[in-house]
Amino acid sequence: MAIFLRANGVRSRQAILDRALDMAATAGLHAATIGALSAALGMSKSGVFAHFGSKESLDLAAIDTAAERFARGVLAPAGTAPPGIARVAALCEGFLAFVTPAPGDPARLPPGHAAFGVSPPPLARARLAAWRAAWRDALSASVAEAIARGEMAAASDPAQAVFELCALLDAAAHGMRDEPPAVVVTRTRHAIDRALVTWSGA
Amino acid sequence: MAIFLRANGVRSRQAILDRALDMAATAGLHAATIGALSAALGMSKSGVFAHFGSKESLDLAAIDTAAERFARGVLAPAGTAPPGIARVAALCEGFLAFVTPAPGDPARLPPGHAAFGVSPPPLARARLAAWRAAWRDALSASVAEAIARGEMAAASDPAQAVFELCALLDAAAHGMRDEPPAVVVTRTRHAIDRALVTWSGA
DNA sequence: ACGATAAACGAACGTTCGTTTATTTACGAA
DNA sequence: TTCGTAAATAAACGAACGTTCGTTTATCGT
Repeated sequence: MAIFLRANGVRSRQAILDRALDMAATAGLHAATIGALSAALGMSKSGVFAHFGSKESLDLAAIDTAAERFARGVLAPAGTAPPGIARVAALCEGFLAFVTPAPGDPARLPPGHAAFGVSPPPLARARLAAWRAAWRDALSASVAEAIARGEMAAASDPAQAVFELCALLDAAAHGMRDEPPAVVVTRTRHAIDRALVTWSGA
Repeated sequence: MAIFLRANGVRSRQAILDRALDMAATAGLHAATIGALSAALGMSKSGVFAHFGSKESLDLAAIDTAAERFARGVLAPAGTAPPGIARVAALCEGFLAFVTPAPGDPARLPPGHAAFGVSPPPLARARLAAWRAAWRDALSASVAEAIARGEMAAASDPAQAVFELCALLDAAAHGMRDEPPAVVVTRTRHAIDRALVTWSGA
């Protein structure tokens, strides 16, 4: 006895998650209210609610959707770059492209950003922390590879490099709101380039 | 006919703002609810409310209080440091000390941090943005001084330096929640030192 | 001592939150 | 075509939000 899903249903669910991510990216996950979502989509509160069964479940689904998009849009493409410094740069460039909004669109935040989930329910908090850890691990692994290949100084501390890269990238994601994305991207690229050069030289 | 204020009143008001800043530092300004504040202080909602007249007014007062503490604890001391690179370093060290929580206490956020005010009402948003601009201006002025004194490369872009410093400091403020403050402070100092050395040398 | 008033209270207002229940619509399998 | 059920609905729930109101308490200047 299989479970039957109608095309209409999965389409609605995706539409809800799309909107939820839009709202979360600009005003935080807690702003993706069931009432606000239903109003934005022209459907009833209970109709939205029925797809997830609880607000926390909706939050988790939204986080997972964002994580999946990030994986498809950033992690997977960077995986095709040659290992080492090139892959570190690819990860950073992918992150920047991910958080750069299309002209006229609101800025997009990665899951795990400070403003994405603000004091979320416990399960959502855990999942966001897990995402952050995975993202840092991806960066850290690439940095370690670069060190192993001699492209970065052997004395470099991957955790230190990841801290600095994440700081710059998160600042870029948040800075897209006040300043033109092009300016933010340029500044971030400049900072990362300087860091990579320093690490490879010393 | 003067306006009479009783000692009890100003003490209560300060206690409310203290609590509000505690809550805002851990869960954002919107979590400093009038109901939560009244419960935490053992007084009635209307008692809390009467001190400010509106939630937005309370938010503004909390922001101003945080800004004032930051000015007293960071900006003023740094003003006594010799102008130039030393003052830039003093501002960064002051910021780090400001956001480093006392052992056992929750981490403290500067006003203007991404997680401090999340989608605040318009007036609060404006005041937070103004604070951020003033903080960057303070940093920028010190960087410009350092350049003028030849302690930083003449080709340096103050805006670029401020962007990188703010990125590191904001990451530090946010990182205090998950990692031991000592580790975060060490990493941040290391990153800032490297940046300052690079800027002074090239 | 007394009246003025700052400070706090208690109760209710309307709104929105997440959630539950019962009911209707409409698609997919038979 | 018919039937089961996914999908969406309307209506209502308790709780919490910010806010208003009238009242009480306790302090201060006169």
